[in-house]
Amino acid sequence: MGIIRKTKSVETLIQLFNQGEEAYSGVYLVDRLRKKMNKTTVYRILERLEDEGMIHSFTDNDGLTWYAKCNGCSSSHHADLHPHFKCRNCGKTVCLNLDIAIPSIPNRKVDSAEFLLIGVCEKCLT
Amino acid sequence: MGIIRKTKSVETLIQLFNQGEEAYSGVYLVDRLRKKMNKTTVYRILERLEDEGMIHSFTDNDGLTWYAKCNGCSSSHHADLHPHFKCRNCGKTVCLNLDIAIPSIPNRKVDSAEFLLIGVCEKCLT
DNA sequence: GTTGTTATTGCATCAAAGTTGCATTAATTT
DNA sequence: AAATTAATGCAACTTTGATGCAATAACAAC
Repeated sequence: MGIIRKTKSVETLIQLFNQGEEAYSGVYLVDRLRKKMNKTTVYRILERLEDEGMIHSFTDNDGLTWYAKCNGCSSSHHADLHPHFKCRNCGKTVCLNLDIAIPSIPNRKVDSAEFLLIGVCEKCLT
Repeated sequence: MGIIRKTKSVETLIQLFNQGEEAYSGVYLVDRLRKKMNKTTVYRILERLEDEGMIHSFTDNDGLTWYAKCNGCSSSHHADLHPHFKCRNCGKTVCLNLDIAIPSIPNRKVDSAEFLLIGVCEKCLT
């Protein structure tokens, strides 16, 4: 599961994620890498990178899965509690470097949370 | 769009939602009402009820769409900022009556947010 | 460097959630 | 009661993502 061979496809994806805090949807990656690799390969590499703890994934308000580079999470600790911001104009989605206070709820155990903010990004505002 | 005829199917769904603060996934509703109406009908009624402001929808961490009765939102004001709680054991999902502080982010306009807490519910804890 | 092992890939096929077009049915209006 | 038109059912489709399997390519051992 955790064993990763450094194939060209893997390198390509890792490089992509190393270029910033931007998140990419599975659909976007499959399309962008269409000429370089099969869509099955894209999804499988994403799965492996997530298992490794190199990236994390989350779901947006349309039900699509997004992937971004983790900032300090490992294979054991994947509870990324930072929020994500999605621009409803251009679709660009990023990780936000913010701490969220997880409300404690009586009689329930909270393990993780997904917090997606939707709005308009800097570029689309002007 | 907003015009709703009180058909039997519509009544059935409204009754269901009036029974508490519980949320239901589209999939669940389609299956539960399988013998009473077509799946297309279920989805279309949900859409209309949401347009009306009678229910609201959100997306869970699996990409599924959930529906629940609004507590004070109308067709004009649909920004439900309350969080939702999903039990990862039994799947039961509810609206939480909590105010979330939406973090303000420099240079970005935030319109809405989805906040999903995942954990174990009261019943499954014991 | 060559060989052997096995992870990785591509391809075809499938699955689930949800949507669309269209003819039929049934609320509501007059 | 008739006319209007919203709502429904059905079939087919779209999209995202998963799976089985044979072929390929990393990497380890020699």
